Amino acid sequence: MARPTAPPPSSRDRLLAAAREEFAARGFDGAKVDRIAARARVNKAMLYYHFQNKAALYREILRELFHGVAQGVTASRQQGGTPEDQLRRFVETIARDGIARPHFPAIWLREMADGGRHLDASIVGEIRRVLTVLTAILAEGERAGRFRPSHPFVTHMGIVAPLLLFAASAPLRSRFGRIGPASINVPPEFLIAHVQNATLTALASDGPALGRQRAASRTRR
Amino acid sequence: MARPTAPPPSSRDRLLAAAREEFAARGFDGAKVDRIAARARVNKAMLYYHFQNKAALYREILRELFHGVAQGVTASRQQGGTPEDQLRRFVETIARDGIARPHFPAIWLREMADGGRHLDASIVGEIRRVLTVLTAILAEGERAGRFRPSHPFVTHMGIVAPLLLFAASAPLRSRFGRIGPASINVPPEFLIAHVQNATLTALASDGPALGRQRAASRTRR
DNA sequence: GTCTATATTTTGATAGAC
DNA sequence: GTCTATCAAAATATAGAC
Repeated sequence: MARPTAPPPSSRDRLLAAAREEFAARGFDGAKVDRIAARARVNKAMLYYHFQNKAALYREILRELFHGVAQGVTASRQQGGTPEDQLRRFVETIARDGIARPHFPAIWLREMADGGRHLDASIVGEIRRVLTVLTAILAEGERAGRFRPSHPFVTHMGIVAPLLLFAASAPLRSRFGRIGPASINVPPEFLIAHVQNATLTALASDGPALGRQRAASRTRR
Repeated sequence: MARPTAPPPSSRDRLLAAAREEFAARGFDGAKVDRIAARARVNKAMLYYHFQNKAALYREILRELFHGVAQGVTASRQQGGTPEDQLRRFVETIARDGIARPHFPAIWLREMADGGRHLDASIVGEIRRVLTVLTAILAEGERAGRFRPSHPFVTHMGIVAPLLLFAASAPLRSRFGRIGPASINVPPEFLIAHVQNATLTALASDGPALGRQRAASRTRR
């Protein structure tokens, strides 16, 4: 299938891989160029030969990650199907092209916490593409009378946030021990199915009206 | 109501407030003790007089934040009511005692991305308390036949993650511009109500069975 | 409790030979 | 493309006077 002999990864590729790990584990400020070079088994000066500086290397990684997700959801929508099908595939694609890449969740969360400090216009554009695809799916569902009117960004949060935080919380979960009778272990497919179902249920045209219910009691402890 | 003359904030309190801002905005490694001291209008040496070091100061802030949330949800449950009421209040309390504190979302997200590197046993205990309360609410609802069986941690993610990420994404949202016909502006109460309704709908005993539906197509672009 | 001055280490980045 | 040696700035932390 693939070429008989895969070329050994170039020093540039090794640097990118090492940088992904380091930035995901420690964040931009916590990541050290010395450690990245060491992980990549590459001389530090090589890092500055291939990339302008630490920030440029980081942006390169961000671009690559978000571009992958944007490509994925765009391609996924082109497969067509009912709005429900499209939405299920949207969730699955986010999970597979985003969450499943081992370093994506941590990096994404850090960027959100940073207010997108390192996201240049081209990267913001990739994120926008993802939102645009979801908006189109929701609009199609509404036109067909199968989805109730919804706010795309709120729906987007309902999908992406649990997937993201769940993936990132893995190391922490192991420190909780057993809470109730339930095991703390959840297979990823279970979570994906849950997000798919919860999203579609909330979008279903029947059910309790959104915003009908007050945002709970105002009484305070 | 309160004391006639509020005592001026001590240098220790000013340091804590400044540290909250700095750690939220830049993360542990990005935060600089010089900047914290400057923001607090306190000499840097004072920081080391009040706190053992940078890490200890950070843990102090984490403890305070998570303790507030744990206290809040515990008190909220003691108000009783139907399982549905309790769950709505749980969501509202997370939003008010966690998300609404201006620096909490960023700090929480960063800790998740860090794998909880800075969370000591006492802080993990506070987070556990929150999970335990939710688990109890869900169990009570199940016993009463009003909630379907669910996984507490998955439900927890469905509640906390959207609130958290939505709050943290505010600076980024403003860079998206208009996506579809919908405005990107969402009042917080709307999001809270959405999370309450989505959670309860997913827990309702009827509706599409959880896990029944396959995790979508395996076909790939 | 508060401040000045300073020690010590770490870190991002480059010059220049091969 | 690769490596050695090194600089300059930044950053954590402390000593010690008041």
